[in-house]
Amino acid sequence: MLNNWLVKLTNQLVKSSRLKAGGRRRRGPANGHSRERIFAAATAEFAARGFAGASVDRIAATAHLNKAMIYYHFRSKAGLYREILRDMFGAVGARVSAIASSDLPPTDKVRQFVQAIALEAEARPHFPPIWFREVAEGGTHLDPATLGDMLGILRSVSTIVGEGVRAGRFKPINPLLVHAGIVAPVLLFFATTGIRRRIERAGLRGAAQIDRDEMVAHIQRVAVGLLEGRIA
Amino acid sequence: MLNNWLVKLTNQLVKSSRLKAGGRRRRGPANGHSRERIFAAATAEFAARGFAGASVDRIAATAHLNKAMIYYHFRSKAGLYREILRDMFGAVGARVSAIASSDLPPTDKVRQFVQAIALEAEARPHFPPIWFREVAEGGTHLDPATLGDMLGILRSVSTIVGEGVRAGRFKPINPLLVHAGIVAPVLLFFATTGIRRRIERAGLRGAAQIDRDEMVAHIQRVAVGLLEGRIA
DNA sequence: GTCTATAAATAGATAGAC
DNA sequence: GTCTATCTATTTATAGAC
Repeated sequence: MLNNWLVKLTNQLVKSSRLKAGGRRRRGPANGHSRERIFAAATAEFAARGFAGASVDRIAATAHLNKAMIYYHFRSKAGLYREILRDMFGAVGARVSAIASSDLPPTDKVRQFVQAIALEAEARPHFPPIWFREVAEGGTHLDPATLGDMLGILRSVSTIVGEGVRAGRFKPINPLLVHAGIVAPVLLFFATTGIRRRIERAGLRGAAQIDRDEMVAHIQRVAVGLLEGRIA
Repeated sequence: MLNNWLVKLTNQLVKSSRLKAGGRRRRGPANGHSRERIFAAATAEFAARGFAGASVDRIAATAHLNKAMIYYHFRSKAGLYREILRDMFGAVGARVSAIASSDLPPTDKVRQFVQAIALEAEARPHFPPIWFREVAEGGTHLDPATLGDMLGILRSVSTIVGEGVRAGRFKPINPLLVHAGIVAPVLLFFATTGIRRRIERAGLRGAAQIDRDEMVAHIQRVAVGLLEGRIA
């Protein structure tokens, strides 16, 4: 199967706080990990194939149980996906919010924000693909709660920028432009790791060898330079 | 139906050169526009729902003919999608290549490149969503030919940057970072027009009111500033 | 070139036993 | 909590008449 690496990677992480709090409380004994196994398998499946392309049968097979269990734990395919989205945006939002409300100087907050997006993308390999798919979808699947989480991220950027402006260190730039200039390229970097190797082999030297830290430093430099007005 | 605007918009454009040259030559008379109608309908459908989510039945209905015609003109759903991809990346690649091989100074070429991506996104509303979906997919659908078209775009950026460096006007920055810093935010802008309105209503002022030209000017400034080394 | 009819596989979802 | 079996709708794709 294609994208099998995603399955493996995802299976050994994602223990977000919301995982257990999200659904109904577990009562019985049994193995007890079935919900988590479904969640992990579904995350990989949705990332690799998208909501429409994902198959409940395949998720069940990957999770090593039957699909009736999926409908038992989550109410529908859409419900399952919704929980994954919330978990994802919730985690990113929390991390970013912590940075915004810290007492670092604005410039450091910007650098930390860039780093946070990169860290989150590495910790959750499904984050970049799912993010790109949701953008393409135009927010179709986004229930109000998830939209709220997304909004939180934007609000954090807005807070950081506003703070820098009031402190006289930043130029007043629309936070959405700042956000776009950071998040889109960073996630693109992680989402294209695979293709970049093909591109490299196809003849464009230097495509595959971009270093992760180099890339983060680059975006940090651009974002800070932009906000501090060192760009005409 | 959701995303109906896409159908309408797409129906009245896309007369790319490759449209007729791509498949077998038309022989018979008849209405004769069936192939184009399928192409337009499919483009909108794939943009709105992705490859897996797209339905051949729906494409046929939108194109006002039966689905046997789709298999007659294109050999399969995948074949149809492949042609759309080639048409899209081919058009963007051509426009960008023309800029790279013009005799403008490097700085102007960069500005023109940014403008070109924006123009292409406006002329083809399906370009941003499909681009985002392909990124998420990790290039799964990309046959060698289409990959070649994509590579052409990167090569153009590489050419422009290299030229500027040799002329002593640009700092040597990895072309992929330049490409990512331009294409990703610009396409994000166009892909999120709808959500931005929701975000605005949800309380983040200034989200929906970003002007198109303002945004292009912003990205141009950042890209040029970066390449000319006016960022520490 | 265009159609109808249909094959054949797979989809999401549920019933009901244990 | 976990399973098997199954219902129903929808999917891509083809056969064959005109």
